[in-house]
Amino acid sequence: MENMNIKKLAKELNLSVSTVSKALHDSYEIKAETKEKVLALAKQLNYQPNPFASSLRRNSSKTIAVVIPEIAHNFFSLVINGIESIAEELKYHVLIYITHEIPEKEEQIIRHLLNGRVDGILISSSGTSNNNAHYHELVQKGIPFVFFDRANFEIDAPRVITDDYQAGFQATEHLIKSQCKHFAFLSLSNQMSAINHRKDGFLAALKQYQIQPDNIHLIEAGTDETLSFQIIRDSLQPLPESMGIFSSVEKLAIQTYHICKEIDIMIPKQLKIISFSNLPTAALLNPALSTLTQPAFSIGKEAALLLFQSIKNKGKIQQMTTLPHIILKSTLFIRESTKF
Amino acid sequence: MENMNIKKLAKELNLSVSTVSKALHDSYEIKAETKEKVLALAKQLNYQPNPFASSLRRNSSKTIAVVIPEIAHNFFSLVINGIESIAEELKYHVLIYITHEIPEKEEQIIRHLLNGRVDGILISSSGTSNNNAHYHELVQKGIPFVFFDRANFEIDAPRVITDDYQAGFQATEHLIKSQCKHFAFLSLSNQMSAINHRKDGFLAALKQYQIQPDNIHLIEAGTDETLSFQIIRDSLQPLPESMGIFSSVEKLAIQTYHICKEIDIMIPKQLKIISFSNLPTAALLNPALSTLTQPAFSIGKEAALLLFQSIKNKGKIQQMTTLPHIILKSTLFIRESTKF
DNA sequence: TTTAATTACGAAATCGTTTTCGTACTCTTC
DNA sequence: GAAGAGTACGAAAACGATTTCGTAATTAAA
Repeated sequence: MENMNIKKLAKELNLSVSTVSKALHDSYEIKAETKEKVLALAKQLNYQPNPFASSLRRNSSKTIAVVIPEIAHNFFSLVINGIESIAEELKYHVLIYITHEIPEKEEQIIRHLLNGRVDGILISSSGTSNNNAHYHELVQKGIPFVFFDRANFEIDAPRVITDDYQAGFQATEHLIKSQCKHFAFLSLSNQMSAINHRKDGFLAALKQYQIQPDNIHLIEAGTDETLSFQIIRDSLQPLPESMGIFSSVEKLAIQTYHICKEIDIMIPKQLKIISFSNLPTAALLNPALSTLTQPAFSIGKEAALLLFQSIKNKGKIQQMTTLPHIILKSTLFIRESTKF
Repeated sequence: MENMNIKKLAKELNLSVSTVSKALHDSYEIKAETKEKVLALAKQLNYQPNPFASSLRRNSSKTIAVVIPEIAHNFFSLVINGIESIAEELKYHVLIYITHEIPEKEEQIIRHLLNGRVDGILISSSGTSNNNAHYHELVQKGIPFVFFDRANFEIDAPRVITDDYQAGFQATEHLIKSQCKHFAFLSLSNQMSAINHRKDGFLAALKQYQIQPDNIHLIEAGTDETLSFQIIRDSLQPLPESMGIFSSVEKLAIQTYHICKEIDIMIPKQLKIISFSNLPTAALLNPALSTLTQPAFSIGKEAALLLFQSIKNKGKIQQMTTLPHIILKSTLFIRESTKF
C-alpha cells in the first residue's frame, strides 16, 4: 500500500484499469454511477496519477520553462509573477532557468529543452544575434516559444516587448528639455534587441534636436559588475558639463548613483539621470529617480497567454487568434533626478 | 525520423535496446568499443532520452520545487539564485511555486507535489502553525524537504534560517542607543517563525533596557498592501515622541518611507527606522536605510545542499553528514535612518 | 580436458498511464 | 424477431526508457 496507483484503485473497485482511467477523465463511455464511485474512492484513497506515466503517454508535460538572464532583478521577478498568474490558472508548472547573461548557457539550456521536458518556453534572450541555431532547432522540433523583452527579431516567433524606441525618444527628449548639454547612453551590450531600440530612440531624439555628435556618449558597461563600475566611473571623470544620462537598465542606474555618491557628483545639479526601471524605491532615492517603467507583470501575463495559445495550436503561429507581436507601453515618471 | 528514440538508435546500430541503454549509462557490461560507437551515433543523431520515460522507470525526476510566498522580493529572488547555482551544478531542474502568502495555497501546492513530480522541496512557509498536515504527508510519503527562512519548528525537517533573535535584539539595542523613546515592531503576521524570532529579540532588548510596556507598539500590518498602508499610517498619527521602528520585512519599511514622505514625517529626526532588507538601494534612499541584511544567496545555497543530501539519503535525516539545522548570520548596516 | 568464471550482449518485464479496439448486452425499429 | 444502434465496460497495445535475467562465447582454473 506504499503508493496508490490506478491498478490498485481498479482492483479495489472491481473494475478494469481502463474503466477507471476513463471515469477519472469523465469519459462519456462511463455511466454516472460508476464515475461517482471511482471519484469517491480515488479521493478517499488519495489517488494522484503519476505525472510521468501520464506525460509519457500523452506526450505533454503540463510544464513550461522560463529562460531569463537574471532573476534578482525587479523586472524579471515581476515578469515571473505575471507568468505564474496565468500558469497557475491553467494548472501548468513553471521551470526556471537562469543564463546569467551568458549566451552559451542559454544555448545549452534551450538545447536541453529539446528533449520534450516542457510544452513551451518563454525566453528573454541573452543571445547574440549571430547565433540563432538553437532557436531554429526549437522551431524544427515544433516546440512553441515566445520572446519577451529581449527578443530575437530574426526568428519568426511571437514576442511581447515594450515601446522601447518611443520610450527612449521620450526620455531623451526629457533630458534635452532639462537643459542637458552632454548625453550618455548606458547599456549592457550592443547585442540586445530591447536595449538597441532604446538606443535608437535616444539617438533619434538627439538628432532631431541637433545635438552635436561630440556631445553624445555611448557607454557599454557590460554585465560584469566590478568592470562596469570601473567603466562608468571612468566615463564620469572628468565630468562633462551638464551631463544627462539615459540608463537602459536599472542596474546601471543604481551603479551610477553609487559612483556619484562616491566621487561627489551632485544629482541633478551636475548630472541628470533617467533610467528604465521597476524599482519600488525609485521615488524614495536620494534624489528620487526619474524612470521609464515597463509593465512587467503584464509582459509576463501576455507572453504566457501567447505561449499557451501557441501550445494549443501545436506551435502553428498562423492559427493564433491574437496577433503574435504585442507591444506594451512603458510609463515615464519624472522625478528629481532630472530636475532642471 | 520525427523524433529520435532509443529504439531507432538501436536499430541504426544493429544493437539491442538494452545494450544501447547500458552503453549510454557507461555500464561495465558493455565493452569500450561498443560504447564509443553508441555515444558517437547518439551525438550525431542528436539523441536525447525522453525524460518522462526515464523518470517513470527510475522513479526520480531530477527536479526540485521551490515554494515561496512571493517572488518579487529581493530576498526571495536572491535565495532562488543561490538554489539555482547548486541545482544547475547537479543538473537538477527547478520548479517555482508562489503561494502569495496564502496558507491554503501552500497546502494545495504541497499536496499536489505528493504525486512524485519532484524529488524534493524547498519551502519558505506561508503556513500558520496550526496546520501542519501537509508537511506530515510529505514526511509520510518520504519526500525530502527543507525549510528556509520561514520554518515550521514543529516539523522535524532540515532548515536554514538566520540568527533572527540575535539580529532583532541587536537592531533594537541600536534603536535604544539612538535615543528612541517609543518602539514599534512592524510585522506581517504573528504566524511566521522568522518574524516571531525577530520580535522576541526586539522584546528581549526592550526588557533588558527596561523600556515601559506603554512605549512598546506591536503593529501587525498584514500582507494586503492597501490595508497595511492604512494600518501603518494610522499607527503614526499621532506620532509618538522619538519613535523607533524595527521593520521585520523590507516591504513594510518601504511602505513606511512612502507614508513618511506623504505625511511629512522626517526620518531620522522624528522617526528612526531599521529594517530587515536585501535592498540594493538601501544606501541610496533618502535617508539611507539602516538594515539587517540576510545572506540570501547563501541561504539558498545551503538549503539546496541540505536538500540534495536528504534526497541522496532518501529523506533519512539521521544519515546526513551535515547538521540539518543551519543558522546563518545577518549583518547590521547602520545608516542615516537611525542617526541620532 | 573439463569445469568454472568472465565478458558482452539480447529478450522481455517493468514503470503507470492512456487509448484503441473489441464485445457483451440492452434497446429500438420495422 | 432480425438487424441496427447505442451503452458500458474490459483486454491489450502503446508511450520510451531501465533493469533483470538468461545465455552464447570466450577465457581461466583445476
